[in-house]
Amino acid sequence: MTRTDHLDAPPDYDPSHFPAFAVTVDVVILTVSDGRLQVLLVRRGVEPFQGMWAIPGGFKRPDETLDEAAGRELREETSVDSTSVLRQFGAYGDPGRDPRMNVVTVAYLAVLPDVGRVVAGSDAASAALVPVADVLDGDVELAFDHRRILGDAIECVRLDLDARGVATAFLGPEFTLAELRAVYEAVWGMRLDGANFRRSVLTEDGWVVATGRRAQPGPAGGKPAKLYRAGRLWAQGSPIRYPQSSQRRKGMP
Amino acid sequence: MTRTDHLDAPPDYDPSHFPAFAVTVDVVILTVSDGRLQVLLVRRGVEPFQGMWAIPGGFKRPDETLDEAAGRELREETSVDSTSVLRQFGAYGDPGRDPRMNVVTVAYLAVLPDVGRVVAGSDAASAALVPVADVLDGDVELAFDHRRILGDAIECVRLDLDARGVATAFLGPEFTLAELRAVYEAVWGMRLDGANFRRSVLTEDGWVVATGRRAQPGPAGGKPAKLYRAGRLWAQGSPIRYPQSSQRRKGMP
DNA sequence: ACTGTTCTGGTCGTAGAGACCATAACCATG
DNA sequence: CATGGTTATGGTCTCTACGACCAGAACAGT
Repeated sequence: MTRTDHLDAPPDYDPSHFPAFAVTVDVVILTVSDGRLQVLLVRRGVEPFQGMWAIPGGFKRPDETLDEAAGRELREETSVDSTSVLRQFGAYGDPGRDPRMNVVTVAYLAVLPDVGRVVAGSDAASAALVPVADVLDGDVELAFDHRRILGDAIECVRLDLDARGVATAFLGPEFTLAELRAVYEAVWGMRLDGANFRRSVLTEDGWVVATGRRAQPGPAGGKPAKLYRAGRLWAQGSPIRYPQSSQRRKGMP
Repeated sequence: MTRTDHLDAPPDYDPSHFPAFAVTVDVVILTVSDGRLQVLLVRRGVEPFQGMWAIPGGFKRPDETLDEAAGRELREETSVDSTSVLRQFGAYGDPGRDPRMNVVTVAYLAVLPDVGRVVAGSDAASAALVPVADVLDGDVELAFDHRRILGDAIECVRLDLDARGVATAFLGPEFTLAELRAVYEAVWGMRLDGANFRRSVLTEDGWVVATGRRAQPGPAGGKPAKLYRAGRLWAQGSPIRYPQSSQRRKGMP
């Protein structure tokens, strides 16, 4: 293994003499709670940007893959131990994005039904769920270029909801159709008709399979909904397609 | 700026003591030629994997962004100087993917109408366009983990053709509808009906605008096609959606 | 029993996609 | 010049999918 120690003017293509970077992994942890899309943020305990909100992350180790590093960070921050929900969506390496040194970060997206206990990592003072709208509107400022990273993550999950079967990742093993619909509504920011949603999901079997059990009705009463679990077809996409822009929908704010 | 020189057992979260990586940028350059999707590959002139086909790339410099590094690599390899066609789609950092050292590479996708003169970079012996199918079928072997990277690139451009307006990037400023249709057919690997394609593109104006001129007919004759140029709507998506899997199409091989 | 809420099944109309045909425009031959 | 081959272009037809909307069913609370 060859390493360099110090070089400011890297010559081209000399494998024994290359610019050194730190590589970090940041994990955008999303969940739908209270009908809104929320992100797990940590309050930084060390400089730089001490005391500011940031996306959890850390250095990649030479003996682990990027996916493994992301899984490790997710495990450190939450009580979730699953690498299957992680999806890489971008890398960021602008000069000066970290005032200390040259850092290239690889950003991951984790979609979880429930964050469980949130744990502040070793470099974080505290951790909390924050509505994404508050960050994108500017009410909450983030450290580094993390606001841009979060913006890209949201766009990524919006597209994934259309092209990949990421909707069930927001939910537990059993869910009602209303809960599933709430995921689409929270991520896409629009209301969907319950009856039509139901039909789109149920017509072809393979998306959801009834489990026979029923859920507890909400505090406002109502007929208890059937419980379903995810079928095999979610690996290939989503039964609900994002409405094309030309669609005009009536009576929906 | 703080840098490390040598460390094999990195302690966590000590900003003055982090594992050092080399960061490279690889550019998957795609074009549609001869009705097939093709990729620009270089034959490596240096070890490791000397003499083997590879995706062009090089080291990122500390004073440039990742996008700029990708644009520089594209400029070195082709006669194209445009950063707008570049799109980042993945990062790869498995241990041992480069036998020399710890390398994290950020992969970019470049979709071009015409590669122009292909130029072998300083670490490459030669460069050539290779049909993508030949690589994915295993007829052509690639260095490093570049086959996996190319596979991800193809999946990315297939999705982009559905969700983003990347189709016109394969074409020059003026094109016929048959050429535009050939892009979809080459990337998606299916045949589309010419008349229906035409209607989908022309019904809403904003996708293509007629330029009044006509193209030269092909060697087999035929009515010369009208020439169009791309409209504004391509920034938001594509007028042709990828057919959902349930669609059954008749009479098309 | 009454009310309010949610779930659940249904109808209706329209927009769109695919299949298919007919014609126009051009080139290459004879 | 006629004729056939090839491609572009325009049109029609059918069937499906989706959105809008309605009505009843099944519960919880008062």
